[in-house]
Amino acid sequence: MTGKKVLIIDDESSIREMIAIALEMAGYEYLEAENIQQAHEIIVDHRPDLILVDWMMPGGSGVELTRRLKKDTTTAEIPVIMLTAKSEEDNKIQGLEVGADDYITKPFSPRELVARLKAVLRRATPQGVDEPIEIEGLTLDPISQRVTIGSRPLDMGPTEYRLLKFLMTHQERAYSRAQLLDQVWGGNVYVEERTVDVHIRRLRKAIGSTHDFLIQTVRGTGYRFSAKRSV
Amino acid sequence: MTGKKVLIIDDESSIREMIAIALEMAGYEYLEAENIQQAHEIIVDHRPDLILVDWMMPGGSGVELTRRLKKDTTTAEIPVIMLTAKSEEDNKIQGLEVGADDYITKPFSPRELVARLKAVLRRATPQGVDEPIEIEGLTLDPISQRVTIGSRPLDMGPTEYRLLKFLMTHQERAYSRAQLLDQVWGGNVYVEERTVDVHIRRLRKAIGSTHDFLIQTVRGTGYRFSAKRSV
DNA sequence: GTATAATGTGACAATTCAGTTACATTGTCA
DNA sequence: TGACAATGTAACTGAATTGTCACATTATAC
Repeated sequence: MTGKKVLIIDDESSIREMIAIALEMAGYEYLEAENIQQAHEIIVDHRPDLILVDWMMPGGSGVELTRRLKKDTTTAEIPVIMLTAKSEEDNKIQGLEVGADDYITKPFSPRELVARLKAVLRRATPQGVDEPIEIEGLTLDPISQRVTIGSRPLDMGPTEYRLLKFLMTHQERAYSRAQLLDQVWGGNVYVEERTVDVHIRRLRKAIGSTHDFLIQTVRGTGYRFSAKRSV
Repeated sequence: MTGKKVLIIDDESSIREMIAIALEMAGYEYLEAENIQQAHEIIVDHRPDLILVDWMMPGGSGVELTRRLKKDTTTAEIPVIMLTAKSEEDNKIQGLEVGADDYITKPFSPRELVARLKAVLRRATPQGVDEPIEIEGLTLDPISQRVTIGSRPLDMGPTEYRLLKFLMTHQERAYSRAQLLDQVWGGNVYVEERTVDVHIRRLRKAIGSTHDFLIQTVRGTGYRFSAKRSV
């Protein structure tokens, strides 16, 4: 699951259907609109992460919609992919001119659709350029996605990395297991609270005895990252 | 026929026409774009060997275009010549600062154009002016487009070369498969993410077991080039 | 000190992810 | 045109990761 919501705007339900299936298989959520009015409502209500809109639509063309979206600062950032039955260059250019981010000519394969969609989303969300965090010689570098002590890289799994990153960016603060599950595992996963303990254990192991004092148990509550040694 | 493709970017069709004739007589192929959007498309689709771009363009200046091209490793090597109506020194400097390879002031003779163009292509053909990159005995030389360990040249395909070049110029940085596709394959291609894995594999094979530790897997994310061995 | 609750720890099975190979397709060069 | 290299993809294999449990250990209240 990517958690990305895609709005499909097309008056032909068969096409929406086809696209919906492709999206579902690729792990995207989707919303459907069969006309421009409906589309506007959905955009306001659900704020999709990407919009697929047909070139030809009753009650206003996809071009018009795109133009309006791109003018409005609250929606300008939502990437738009245009669909068209014709492969006319003119349309393409016009579409791109009003700010569409990509353009697909029908007929297209589900695969192509998903690929383009991925490419557009990729471009749309440039990931932040975080600074490394260094505490007591323990360095976590989000750029290289690596944790080092001195120059020695530590070996740990992705979950331990995320857990450590969260704790280090919120040091001197105690978190319950539930909070950690929320923040590190993500909202709606069902995982036992004790699982956190196990990952804390793995994390401490990965960090080693010289620095594992940084990850402290807060009895009755959860855990805390702190540079202050307990007495 | 030189087989070189030149992209002309100008909003005035009369100027494009004039340049096109000059290029044709000199035995170059040419492509035309009348705005920035179109230019981007063509660059991605056709990968011209040289770009002629007008300083003043509707929908984004030629400077912006150049800056963007030069930032992107997949297009950075394409030489750019700027055209301008004015002979202001300021423009020239700004143009060259963002990475333009040459600069022609209008009005210019077809002959002058072709002469400059030849000069730039001559300089540029041994791709870019980059310095060789050497890490842990592994050397990538952009001039000869060759990778060596010590004095032994390694055998690898173009994609592996580009991949390695990208990773080496951005060492100590983890990239997702999606990002690598973007950077190495170029934005609009639609290719499976797992394809990256296969090319990584070919790259590691080409590099050999003595140095393949440099190309590291970042589980759950992608890959990283790093001189730091993980324990 | 003892009972009890909370946390630490190692082992496991399932699952996910990356490595690897084989193959089909495309592009290139002679 | 035919040979060959390069590329992308699917399928299989193997390894790392993950969540959970059972049991050990530690802390706390009385």
